[in-house]
Amino acid sequence: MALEHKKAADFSEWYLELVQASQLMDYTPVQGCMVIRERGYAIWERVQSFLNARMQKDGVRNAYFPMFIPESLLKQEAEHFAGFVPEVAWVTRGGDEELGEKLALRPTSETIMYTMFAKWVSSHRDLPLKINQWCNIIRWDTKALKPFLRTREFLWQEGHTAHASKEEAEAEVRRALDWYAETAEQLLCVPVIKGRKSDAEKFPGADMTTTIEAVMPDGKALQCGTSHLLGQNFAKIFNIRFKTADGKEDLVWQTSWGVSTRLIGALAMVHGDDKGLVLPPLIAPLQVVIVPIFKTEEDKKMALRSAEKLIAALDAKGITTHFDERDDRSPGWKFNEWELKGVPVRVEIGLKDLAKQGMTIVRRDKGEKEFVDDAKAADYITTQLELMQKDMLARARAEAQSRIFEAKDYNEFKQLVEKGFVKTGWCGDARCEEAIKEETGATLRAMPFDEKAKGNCIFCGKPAKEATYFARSY
RNA sequence: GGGGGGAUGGGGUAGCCUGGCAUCCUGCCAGCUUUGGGAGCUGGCGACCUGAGUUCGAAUCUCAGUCCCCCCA
Repeated sequence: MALEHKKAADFSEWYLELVQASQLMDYTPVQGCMVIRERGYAIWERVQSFLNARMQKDGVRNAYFPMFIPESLLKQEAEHFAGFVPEVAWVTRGGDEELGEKLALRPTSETIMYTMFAKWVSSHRDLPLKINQWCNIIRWDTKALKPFLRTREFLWQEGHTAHASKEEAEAEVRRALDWYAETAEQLLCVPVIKGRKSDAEKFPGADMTTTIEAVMPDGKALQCGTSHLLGQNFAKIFNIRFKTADGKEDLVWQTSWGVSTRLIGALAMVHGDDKGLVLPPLIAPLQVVIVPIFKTEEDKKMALRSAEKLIAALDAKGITTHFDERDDRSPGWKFNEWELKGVPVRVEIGLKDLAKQGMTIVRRDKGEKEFVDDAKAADYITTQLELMQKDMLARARAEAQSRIFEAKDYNEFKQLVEKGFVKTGWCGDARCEEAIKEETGATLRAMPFDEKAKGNCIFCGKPAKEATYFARSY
């Protein structure tokens, strides 16, 4: 059975119903905060393993810093502070006592971490220093709250590195962004555009911000991860110095980068359909569900015997399975439930299948039933899981591409940007960018790497200096 | 930042204008029965967002608050 709301007709309502009905999240009595339920959290844990593996290989180590940041620390970098202060939540009391100094609930951890970096770095031998933390973040947004996409508290990882040279730091920025693009595309099957942010959109306190941006089904942009070159801005203020090999003193070059539980929202939006979630096999906490169809206990036992061989074979390949033997639910009920939850492959084993020494196998993304012999089932499923992962990315890529437009002139731009991304030239003047935002609500999402500017600025008509994507965003 | 809509058992709803036993669907529990696309019968459980006010009496009217959703900037 389908969800009440249709994806094509009522996207926003559909999304809200989807994430609740599929049990990714639930609301709480706390404004702007939600529960990430077991099904949603398991997805987050898969993201964590995927990224941890890549970070560890690069020498990044996990640590944990306090969530309270004294006001004086947060204030040290003026641009950074100004950028975050409108959405900082403060602790002003402890028990009965007013605090002498307010404590921010971390909106990001640069200042607290770099205070410590200054203490830990003194020689070129201490570099590079690469630390990551998985934690919660508080940003007191008042509008446009939406599960996973924007909540006052969310989970993320923030990587922070310090290097001896600018080149090294730049390489780290790009490396982290590549991990994020891999996470989005290879793990979640969500295609992204990689590029730089404009000065207006960059991280407060950074020299440069890089981003991955995804096209949502309603044409809006979703920023799925960012990686910043901080230059020596924070090093100057927090006094992070080191002795070089030839005895001189220098400031470190820094980077910071993060992805959040927002990725789960992107996943749900991009792949969900009118029946519920569709999870790519690599991210699905449960990959194969087996539904026995039985009239008697004997039938069920026979189905189970047939399933056991399959389960063992899939288990050996690291594929997760569940045998749904509940007898208070009809098969049809179970089909609907597992479809809602997005399990990639469903196997049906009933008397008809047993009679033919086989089973019926259905991919969640296709919905077509295939009869497969017992002997071939495990291999068939393994192959289909791999195919499904590829198909889902390809399909999502084609769909995203269909929402990326090019505009001949500003009039056309204004119309197209209602429907999706618009790829266009920009003169580089912040005033044009600001005017476009004022008039259309669209922001400069990214200046893609490896693409040369061509033509003229869509707004002022002067020669374009940058190739850009504009879009309305979440 | 501005505008609009809403909150009634676990979920979805009717009732509100015109104050008087809270409706229906679903769910949950027990039993029987049933299982190839959300099965049936019987019995049971379970709710008016919070606080103040008006009133003999408030889900309904008034005020304040909390939370949710949508649209515009």
